[in-house]
Amino acid sequence: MITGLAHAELIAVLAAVTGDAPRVMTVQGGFALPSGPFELGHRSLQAGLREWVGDQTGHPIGYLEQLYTFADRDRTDEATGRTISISYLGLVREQAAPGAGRPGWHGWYDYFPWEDHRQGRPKILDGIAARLTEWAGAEPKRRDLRQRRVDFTFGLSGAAWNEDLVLQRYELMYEAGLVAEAGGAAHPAGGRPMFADHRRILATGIARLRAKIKYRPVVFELMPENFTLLQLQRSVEALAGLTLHKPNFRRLIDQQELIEETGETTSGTGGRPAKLFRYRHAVLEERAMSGTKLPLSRN
Amino acid sequence: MITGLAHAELIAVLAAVTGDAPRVMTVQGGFALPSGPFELGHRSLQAGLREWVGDQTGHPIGYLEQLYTFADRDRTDEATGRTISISYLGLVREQAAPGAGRPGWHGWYDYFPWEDHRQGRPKILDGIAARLTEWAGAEPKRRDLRQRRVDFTFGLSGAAWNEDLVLQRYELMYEAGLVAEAGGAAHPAGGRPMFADHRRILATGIARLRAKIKYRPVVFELMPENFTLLQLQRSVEALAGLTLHKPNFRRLIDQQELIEETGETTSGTGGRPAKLFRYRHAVLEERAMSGTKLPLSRN
DNA sequence: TCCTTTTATACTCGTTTTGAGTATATCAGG
DNA sequence: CCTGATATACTCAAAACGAGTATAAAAGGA
Repeated sequence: MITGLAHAELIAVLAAVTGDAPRVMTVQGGFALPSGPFELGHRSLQAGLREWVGDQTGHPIGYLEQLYTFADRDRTDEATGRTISISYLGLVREQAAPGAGRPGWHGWYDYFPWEDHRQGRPKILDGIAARLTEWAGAEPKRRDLRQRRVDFTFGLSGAAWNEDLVLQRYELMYEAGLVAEAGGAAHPAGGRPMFADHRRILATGIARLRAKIKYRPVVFELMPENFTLLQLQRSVEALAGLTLHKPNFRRLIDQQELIEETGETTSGTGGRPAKLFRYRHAVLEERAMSGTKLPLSRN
Repeated sequence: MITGLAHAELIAVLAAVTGDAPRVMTVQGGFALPSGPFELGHRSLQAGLREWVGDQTGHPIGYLEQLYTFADRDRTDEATGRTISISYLGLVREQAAPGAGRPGWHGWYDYFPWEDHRQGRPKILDGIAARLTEWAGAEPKRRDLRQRRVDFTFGLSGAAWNEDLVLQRYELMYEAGLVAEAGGAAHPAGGRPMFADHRRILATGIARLRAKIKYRPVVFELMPENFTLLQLQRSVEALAGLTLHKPNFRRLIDQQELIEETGETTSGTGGRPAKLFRYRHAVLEERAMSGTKLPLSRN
């Protein structure tokens, strides 16, 4: 008896930042994430993905990490059998875009307009909150539990907005029938839909990246070789969907000693010329920088 | 042409804590992690795993999270084709052990003796450090880079020991030929070996768990219903392989308001009776507790 | 030329959070 | 009624963090 036979498919969330717009690579005019079968010739999953993304888009991927593997029953196809989808998050420096395949880059926030809080709380959230509260109340028995979940996830009733909960928010909206992808969603509440569960995978990628920039120096994978501190801050803000306190951001950056001055300045942006910096790759290849959060005892 | 056809296999790292010993469930007398094919009948990967672990061991799994998916070429079998292995981390409350299948629980530190720093730095590390330095020097060109990596990963030359780098340490030892699983490892430096890459998967699980206990209340999945603060501390210490500062540990715990007194006390351990506590599940189902580490600006 | 706007960069200050240590309470058992 | 063992409660200084202010250096128009 042969059990466990299945098709393997790779799906990529490739992220980049242009100015202050975070972007994701798409195919089919923004309707799907790039994906393809896992070929037998590939050395490993990671290598397989690197290869075909390189071929298809001409973009070399700097950082690549596995996101999640799905094999839900609704991914089963009559003809080809069960499909296992392995998703990856890749970070790309955008300037390296050759004219070739002209992959379609789209702004994150086209798909998740409620996630961008840089201009303050998006108005779209009012409608969403109302619909979710309605949904919570629809089942009297679970009402309180649901409402607490809504409040926490969307930062309502005094709770603070938590930018990391991208996936939880999307899933909650899915459950409540507020996204077009959900079968019975009568009145989708906003955000451009995608093929199958691709928007869910994108949400997973964004959530992972938002969490990661806080304890790992991954932003630099998205920056050009030389950059100003403000550019760096704008990139982080773009990813997090939040505005940061400038003096404190700079203090944070230089106490980590991750960057160094190039010695040059740029007069590009109108005001006083800004110093250019570069990331100190070589020196701290491994450096986790994450400290412990446990109350250690010396010993 | 059919591409991407493969076998799917599930591998589980099931962790538990007995007193102050962290343990993992094994088969074949401690030589392998439990694993099995992903059957077509399963609703999803998660459900599939839950089902057969429940059947095979009688242990209900509290918390379950995906670890990593592998499909390296060396996992290919002539007869059955390529194998994709999807690994999971599961947390189990140990007391729920029925006599049935009698699964084999083994201490983590049998496999990774260098990871337990509760009694101070293990002596075995001296030998390992010497062998790694030797390995670093073996290639003059890359020597400095390698030595820096060794120092950082193992906390040498003034660097602090970082308990999260379990996987990095194992991989470094693998590269240097210090573990029995590596093909040409002439003189393994310690730690019980496992089948194929199972010890590597275990290292991945331990690393994930050590990182997670710092920002998510997962320890409670390993604790009995009622417990004392010292028991809780001992469990965290067992997982982290470190000793903690008692007063500060308690302060940390109660400022998070994750537990509440049961009202009872235990006089089990010889000294003054300790209050019993329980985890406040219901109340804070979702609560991420992770704050932001970005320097926000109010807005 | 000089004033305004814009951006860069440098400090200050009070609050909170950490790391580390000390003191007191309450039991079991000889 | 001591002694040993554990539980629990405070204290205190250093570091990190959130928020705000001040000064420097350019561009551009009145």
